Amino acid sequence: MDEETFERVRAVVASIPPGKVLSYGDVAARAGLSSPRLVGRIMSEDTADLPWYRVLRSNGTVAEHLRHRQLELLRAEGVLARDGRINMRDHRWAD
DNA sequence: CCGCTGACTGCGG
DNA sequence: ACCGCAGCCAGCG
Repeated sequence: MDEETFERVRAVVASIPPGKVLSYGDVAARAGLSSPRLVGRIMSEDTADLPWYRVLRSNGTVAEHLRHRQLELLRAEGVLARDGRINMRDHRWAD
């Protein structure tokens, strides 16, 4: 995977406003990628300087190993989870 | 080349 | 609502 793709994904994530979220698929689409998995892979490499916690699964849940931290950071921005699940209809970022 | 793995997704039962 | 499954695609052994 090339450096350009990497940077495009990072740019999309960096642009998500506070209090809003995107799914991995959303990020992939906005970055011109076909696979959401690729987004997850890129995020796992380096999340420094990124609001990584604003990216979650399309069904409103988050990856198990990040769950606690991610929900806490989102809560701080007013994105509340009910039973460990975010309501995408309310918080998904649409321009 | 093959098979397995994962910060994923949508569909069908 | 809860599985399972196929499709996804780059990396690794």
